Amino acid sequence: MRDDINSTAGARRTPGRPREFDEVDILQRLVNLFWDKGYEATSLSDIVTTTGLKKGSLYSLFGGKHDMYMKSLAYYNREYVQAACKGLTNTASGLPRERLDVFLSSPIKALSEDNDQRGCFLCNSAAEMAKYDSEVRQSVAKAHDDMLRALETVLREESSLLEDEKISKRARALLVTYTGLRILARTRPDLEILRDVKEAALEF
Amino acid sequence: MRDDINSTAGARRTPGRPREFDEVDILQRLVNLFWDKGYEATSLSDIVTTTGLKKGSLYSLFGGKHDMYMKSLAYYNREYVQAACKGLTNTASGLPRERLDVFLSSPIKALSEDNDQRGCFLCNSAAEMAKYDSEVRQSVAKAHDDMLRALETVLREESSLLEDEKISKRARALLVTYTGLRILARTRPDLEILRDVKEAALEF
DNA sequence: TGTTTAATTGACCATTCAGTAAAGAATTAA
DNA sequence: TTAATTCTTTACTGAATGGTCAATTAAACA
Repeated sequence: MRDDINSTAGARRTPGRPREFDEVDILQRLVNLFWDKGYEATSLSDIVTTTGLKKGSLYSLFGGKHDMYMKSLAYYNREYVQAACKGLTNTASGLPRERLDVFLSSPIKALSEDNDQRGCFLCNSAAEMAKYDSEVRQSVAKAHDDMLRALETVLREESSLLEDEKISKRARALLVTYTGLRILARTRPDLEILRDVKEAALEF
Repeated sequence: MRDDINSTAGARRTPGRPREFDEVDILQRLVNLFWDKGYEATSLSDIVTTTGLKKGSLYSLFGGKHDMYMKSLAYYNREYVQAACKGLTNTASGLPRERLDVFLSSPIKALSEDNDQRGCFLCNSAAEMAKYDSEVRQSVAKAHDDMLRALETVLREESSLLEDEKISKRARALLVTYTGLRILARTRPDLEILRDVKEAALEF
């Protein structure tokens, strides 16, 4: 298992046969697979097919199926979840209320614009894996905390007089609503329902 | 030890060797298994172990693993979901607001009183199976519709002047919140968070 | 009694599962 | 050229998977 990518620009390459693939590209394919089908329903041969790598390469790269999953989840949290948090807290991208709207609209947007019915990898992982997999549970908890902090930041910005307790309560309600929306999007891609819920949630 | 359902005195028995188990009991064990671990993570040998039946009996009773799952889900919807709907619409069991409170408290109650971290079988099934299993999708949709109708009934009772559109919107928001609560209970059994969300949702 | 119907059982099946080991190929460095 | 390094490929493993089947057992019925 190598922990290094053929490193920083310009410098000499590592000895040995060079990789014929891009590690990040492989990781993205892995994310998309697990995101779509979950852990148990994804087989090694699915992985071999969609990555184009053979088992040997995969195992030397990642370790095992569970490691592949954990690294996919970490990638998702690093890229997607952090982007959502940035979108919430970035004061340059609109009024607080508008940013909350964008956040809660992302499940709807994914469905309507990208025809993406996978929901949220984090939410799916929470539902499928967290109960019996402490590594997953930890990863999910960390992402949830990041999201809660981002939500609290916007909410405090929106109504600066509100007590911390109220802020925290509303943030938690929004996180749960978001999760519910994502699960429902995966189950029943009914835009009307999702829009109704989003609007109701913004009234909190 | 063995409770033969055909053994009531005077009643006609079917010919052939009598069953040594109670079919409902087996179904309940199946529900509990799938509820806890989901479809993919539950193996036939898990099922053999927790039901006490051998494969042959199981297959002649249910058909196959997928049939076992579908019948478990149907049982859950018939028993648990309908009970929740009844609890919502039964005017004898409290004020509308109180009944909504009971409904949204059920995820919290399961966790705090029964130490039950399985969430909701319906929600778990929605998350794991609905996307690629049309039978499951249909079953989940039917249960969701029942729940929405029950929620609309209470909400209309609570505020009889409200337009239908608002009622429907609030019902949908409550269903999504309920789903989110159940997923979170499975992921992160934090009573404080769940209580916050419940209270926020009742303010809708 | 024997026949019929049905439940139980255990042996068996092919397939798939995640994972491994080793040979072969491609590159760098000496 | 040679050695060292590392990626790729193939063949393989043992275990577990979901599923089948026929023999056996136990009751009802005539």
